[in-house]
Amino acid sequence: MSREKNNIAPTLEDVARLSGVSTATVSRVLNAPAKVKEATRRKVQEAVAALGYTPNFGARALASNRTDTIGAVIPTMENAIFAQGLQALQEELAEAGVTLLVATSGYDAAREAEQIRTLVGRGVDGLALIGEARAPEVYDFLQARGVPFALAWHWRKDCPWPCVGFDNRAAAAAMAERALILGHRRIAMMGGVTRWNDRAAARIEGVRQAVAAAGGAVAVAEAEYTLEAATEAARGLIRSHPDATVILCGNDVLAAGAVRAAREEGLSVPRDLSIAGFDDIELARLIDPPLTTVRLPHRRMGQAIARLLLGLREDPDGGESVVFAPEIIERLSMGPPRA
Amino acid sequence: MSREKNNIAPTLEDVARLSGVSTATVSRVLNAPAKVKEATRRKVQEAVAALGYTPNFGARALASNRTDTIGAVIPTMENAIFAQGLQALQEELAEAGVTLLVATSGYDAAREAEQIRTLVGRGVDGLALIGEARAPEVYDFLQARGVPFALAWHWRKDCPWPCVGFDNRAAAAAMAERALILGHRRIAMMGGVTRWNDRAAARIEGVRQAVAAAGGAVAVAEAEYTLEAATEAARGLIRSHPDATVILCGNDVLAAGAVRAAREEGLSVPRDLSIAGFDDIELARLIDPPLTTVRLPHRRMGQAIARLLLGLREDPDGGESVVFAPEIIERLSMGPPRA
DNA sequence: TTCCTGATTGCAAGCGCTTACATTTTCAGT
DNA sequence: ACTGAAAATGTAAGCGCTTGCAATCAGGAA
Repeated sequence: MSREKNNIAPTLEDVARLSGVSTATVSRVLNAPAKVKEATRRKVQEAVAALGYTPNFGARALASNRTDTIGAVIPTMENAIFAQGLQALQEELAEAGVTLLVATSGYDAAREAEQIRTLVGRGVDGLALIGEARAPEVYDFLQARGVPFALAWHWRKDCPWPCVGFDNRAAAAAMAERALILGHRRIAMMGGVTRWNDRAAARIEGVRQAVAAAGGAVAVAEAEYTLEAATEAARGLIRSHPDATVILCGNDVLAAGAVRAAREEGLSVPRDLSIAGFDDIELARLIDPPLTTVRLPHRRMGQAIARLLLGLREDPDGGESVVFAPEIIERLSMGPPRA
Repeated sequence: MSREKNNIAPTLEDVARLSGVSTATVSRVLNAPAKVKEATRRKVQEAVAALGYTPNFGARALASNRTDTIGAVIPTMENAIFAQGLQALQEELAEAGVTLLVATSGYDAAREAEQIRTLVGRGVDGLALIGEARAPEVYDFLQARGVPFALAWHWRKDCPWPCVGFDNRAAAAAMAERALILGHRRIAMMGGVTRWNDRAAARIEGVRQAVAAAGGAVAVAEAEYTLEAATEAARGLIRSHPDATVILCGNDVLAAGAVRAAREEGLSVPRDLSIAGFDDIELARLIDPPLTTVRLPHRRMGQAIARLLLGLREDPDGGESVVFAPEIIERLSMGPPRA
């Protein structure tokens, strides 16, 4: 089976010749059909079909300075929430004839910056970025290049950039308040690694503030978003703070690790130790005990990002941030502290 | 159209002017540094850095007829195994300076064909497709366009296309044999929806054959890959086949649904009913009981796909398929049938 | 019928980069 | 110091498409 490149791909000119019009006209029927007389249009369309013509992407991009492509740089697709959001983003873009260029940073700032450069070099019409924490040069670069972008999974008052997300701090604070209401006073928090991850940092900060407002303090640990790291970090937290009655976690995977660690330490959840997650991924309701957690409409956020970015394409200044409200889902992993 | 960019990106010519060489030389230091004298190269690189130059993608694609872009059309990123594989694929590609264009089909053949056309129109240098089942016209189209592609998550003897994956049929058969060895005779199978999904079909077929070889027959149900659908389908299966002692599932989410349904029907897993999954996603070891399942190296498959596709770029005929061996992970959800 | 106007269509100049081919340097060998 | 071949660099012709502007056409008004 020989698979040599078929170099005779038809060009605009071939279509023009076959239909007896100029290339300009063919281009018009392709991009602005209304500007072409009905009869001509039909003729051209027939030629296009007959030749199986598809516009050359590079040429189109070069000439029109447009790619109908939008880029997204996320930490990793292995985190279910990003996978879900990205999926929705992609679907919504496809609807508009735009395709998605994906890159991942692995929660690494330098790699993220590099990927952003790559995508911008690819001529994306817009860029979806996660969170706000990144070097100022990156923002300078984006502005200098005039590439529209929006921050996702993040929102804060007075953020200078268009955001589509939610207030991580407030959401975490809400969960902490819930714990306080249940009677917890010795509260621990296991968050994600905060370096270059403002969402993780905001969640920890939210818990801290809420607890501080009630006159308490919280023991904090950070862990990477893997089950193993979470289990270990939770074990450390449990041992160093045996009096804690609840561990609030930065996401559901961390919470799953915490549950596991609690088990291993001979604690019953939530009787001896309450645990709360964040994100409400599928896992949350499937483990035992099912996790009390914070739910966010990840799919809807993905769609909103798509619409925002699509809009920014027409009007680079019209980016309206959109905020989503978190919802606390109460399941069985968090209860009142032991009497 | 008044769509002017705020700031013009620097061009090759700007770099050439600043470094006092011709555009050809600049192009060379970018694409074939070895052909340029050390001193000149350094000068040019400095200019590149000073200007923050990034090559214009469209122009490069047009002139060189290459895009350094590879496309992937997967059913959905919400399935953890695809997310994982895609992540690995993307990382490996990024390593080679290639970026990933992503599209999803939602397990729909027509949408898949459409997405394939779109990506090919985008000028991808290669395409990763999932499974083999698709209309012949799609393959014709791909060949006519001379776009290299590879089939992922799939492998069978004598497959006419390069594959990177595993033998779904054999893997499922292995699990069925394991069940037979444990003493199960009344075996049920809950697979994914088989229409246009040859992996799901192969898994069912594998179980069927293995059981048939042992002189038995298997009750089969299909369900979409969601917890709800799985729970419901499993419930139906349990009720219509109350004598079944094991349900082999087409993936772990289905298995999680089966476990849930068993619970609701008052059955203990695995005492009254054994359940096995497939894929070994994180979920598998976190639910109760942890799932006996089939593990595959999804990340390694993603990398292998990347390398295959990258290689196909140089030598369109050199695509060597690569097969991976499934591994049965025995956990607690499957045991001997009740005596 | 002739003229005028808006609707159509054609012309041709790029868009920024790669690359075959031409020209200039460099430098080992004599 | 001179010669010739290899190495380095420059020249310029596109790649296929979009689009501002000019040219042409259709059809009603005069």
